[in-house]
Amino acid sequence: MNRPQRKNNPDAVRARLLECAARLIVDEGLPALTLENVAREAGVSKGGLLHHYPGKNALIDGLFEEVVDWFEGQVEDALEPVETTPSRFSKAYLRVVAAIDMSVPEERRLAVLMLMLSSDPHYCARWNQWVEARLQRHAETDLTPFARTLRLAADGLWLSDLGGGPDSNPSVRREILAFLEHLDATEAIPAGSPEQGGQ
Amino acid sequence: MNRPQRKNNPDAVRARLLECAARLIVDEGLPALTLENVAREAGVSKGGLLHHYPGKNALIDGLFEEVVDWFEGQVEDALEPVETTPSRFSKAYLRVVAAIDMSVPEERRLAVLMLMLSSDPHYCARWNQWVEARLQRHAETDLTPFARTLRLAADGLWLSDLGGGPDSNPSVRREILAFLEHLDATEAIPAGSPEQGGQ
DNA sequence: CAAAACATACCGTCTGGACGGTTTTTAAGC
DNA sequence: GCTTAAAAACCGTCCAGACGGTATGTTTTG
Repeated sequence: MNRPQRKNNPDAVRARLLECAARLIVDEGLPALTLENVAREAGVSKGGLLHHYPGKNALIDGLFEEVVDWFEGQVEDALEPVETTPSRFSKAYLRVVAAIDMSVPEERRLAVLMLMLSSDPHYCARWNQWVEARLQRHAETDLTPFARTLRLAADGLWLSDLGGGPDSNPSVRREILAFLEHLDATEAIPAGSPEQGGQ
Repeated sequence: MNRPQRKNNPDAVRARLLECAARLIVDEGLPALTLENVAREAGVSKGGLLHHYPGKNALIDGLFEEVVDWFEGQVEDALEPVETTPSRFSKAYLRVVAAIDMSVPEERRLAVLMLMLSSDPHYCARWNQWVEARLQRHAETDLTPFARTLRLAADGLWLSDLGGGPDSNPSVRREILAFLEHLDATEAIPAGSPEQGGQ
């Protein structure tokens, strides 16, 4: 309602482009991600798409960065206020992943990230870079085996979200999370002994 | 040395075809999986490849089934003899995944499975079917949250194997496994209360 | 009017697959 | 055991369609 008579709205178009690309990947698989499909779904011509993103790679790159940014924000928000909380980062990581509701388009994009990660070594490397940077920032709290296990389990959940595995069932998921939190409250966890990083 | 003078050896050719397809996917990415590439790598013509597998899908299907069969055998072998061992199946699952050495071509195929799982919903469904069948067979021991967590973590490790994430480091991995086994030896785990299956 | 935001038409390449040969292996008939 | 016919294994070529990308308009915006 800001400017109703304005016909062009490039920012909205770019957003729609990314949105549609994500939807295509998740719902119809990677091979369905063609310039023509994305353009059609977004109600633009292929030329129009190519105008905003000068190539397929640029499109995917844009998608990647958008999703990572979003995820980063989510994790940041999920961080507990007490900075010395054990496994602080990994807990937030798990919380965000576990909260994914695939019926919400916004959150569905995380599936895109997972897809890109497992299919393209390039994005995989960039993702690892991101994770390791966070890990370094939270070295005091998140280098313990328990923290790693939390993130590992989160990745497992994440993966199961992609294909609706047996662990994507909400009630099962709740049970797993409850178990993990129960573990957290137990002294069964050995004292955090951050290992010297192996490169 | 069975039949040295035999020029044709279709079974060996089929095996090489699958082998090369797997290598191509893992080393050069999914888009490198073309009929021509596979045929050339296997030392066969495209026509020859099409003779054994009447289409690309047939090739991929063959690869999928072979890998699943291999994984199934590995897990079967890793099963503890005592049938009532808690989390029996999930422990074997984790053991197999954790033992993956990406430098061994045979084991590298698991990466192929992961790739196919995350890229094609169809194979994802078939995989879920496999897992749920096993879960049903081991319902007495593997429906607990701890068992699920084990498999989730295994999936996380599996995924990290693909792109060499921070958890693919051997020493880190050992530490995680040790932690998981430590947990297993603890009474921190609530009694197994198999939830009623949700569909 | 200039630049950005689109659309249309088109091209080159690649890939899956069809098709028709050729050679090898197997099986049958004698 | 030898001949021969058929089936299986395999090759090389060609083609239709899809896809990414370019080139060239046309409209909108400032």
